[in-house]
Amino acid sequence: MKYSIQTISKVLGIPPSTLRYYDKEGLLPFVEKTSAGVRQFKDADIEWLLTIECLKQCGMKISDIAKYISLCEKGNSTINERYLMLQNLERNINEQIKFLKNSKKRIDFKLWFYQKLVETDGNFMAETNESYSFRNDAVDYIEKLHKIAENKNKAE
Amino acid sequence: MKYSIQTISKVLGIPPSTLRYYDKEGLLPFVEKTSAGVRQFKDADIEWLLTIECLKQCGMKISDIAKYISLCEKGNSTINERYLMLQNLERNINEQIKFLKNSKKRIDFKLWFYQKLVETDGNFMAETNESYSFRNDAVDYIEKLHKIAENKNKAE
DNA sequence: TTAAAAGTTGAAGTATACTTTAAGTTAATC
DNA sequence: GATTAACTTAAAGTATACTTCAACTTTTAA
Repeated sequence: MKYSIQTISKVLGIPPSTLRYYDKEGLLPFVEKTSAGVRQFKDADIEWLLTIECLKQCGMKISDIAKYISLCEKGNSTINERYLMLQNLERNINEQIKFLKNSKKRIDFKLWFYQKLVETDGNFMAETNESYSFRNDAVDYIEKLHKIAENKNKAE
Repeated sequence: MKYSIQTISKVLGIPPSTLRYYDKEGLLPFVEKTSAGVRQFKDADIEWLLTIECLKQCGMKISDIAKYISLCEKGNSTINERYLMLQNLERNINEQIKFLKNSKKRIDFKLWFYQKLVETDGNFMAETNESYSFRNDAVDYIEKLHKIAENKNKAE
């Protein structure tokens, strides 16, 4: 089964221009072309395209995806290098998840605070030691700033 | 306590050029300036900067952060609009977390597969119905593609 | 077989988020 | 008081990931 760039575009929801761009950047070395230069996608290419979309959405740069794909093309001798790349990506994913979960709590705090403000007609004050407000984190930085200011005074 | 752009930059790890860029884009309307035009950061600004960094890292665009900050500046009458913005951001965060968690399992599958390949000296074949491999997802798309191909044949 | 539809490349254009540079002003230090 | 360090703005430049355009070729279909 062979598919045109249009068909692949519609089914996977990736614009033809993007597929051509990917090809130009070396992300699609597996896609075959007719002697006239027309791309002919095949069933097996779908798995590659899904992998590319996953890696991209996880934050991998196009140039790094190109590198990963080229390693795949080189065969089993590159498994170790590919393993390290994916391991590194996974660490990034873990960090992203951790950060997002924490941020979610902060946003939740703000949402809760806004709701309280509405309920009390603007007369609500959150406890300063409320976890996940930004104020507590700010305090740490402000301390650092005060120390810097102190040192400047000493120097004079 | 007043701090220079340098000091703030060092303590928060944001380059002065970025802080100036933020200011230009309307993210720092709260930062005061001397009559000569020199920015004078104060303790209270830290909380704002932390909020900005959080929103940015959660995927909010600079222009949207500017809009949010400007709503904050307008006072309590804009709480509803701010609430909706943060609620929307939270939905995005939830989607991101969901996607990343799923992707993590896929990457894990690939890592496991690479390990098996190394252990078996390249003679390992994963079960096709292994969850979180990309092959299973690909099958769904390939089915769609086959249906499209069928319809084309019918039309001839 | 011929016109329209779809494909191709290469180059330029767009969006986003900065960074760098240039030219000048202000603040701090000797 | 002068030199230097730090600050300012405006504009141009960079990186990334595409999209759009122009000019042309190939395929498809009447």
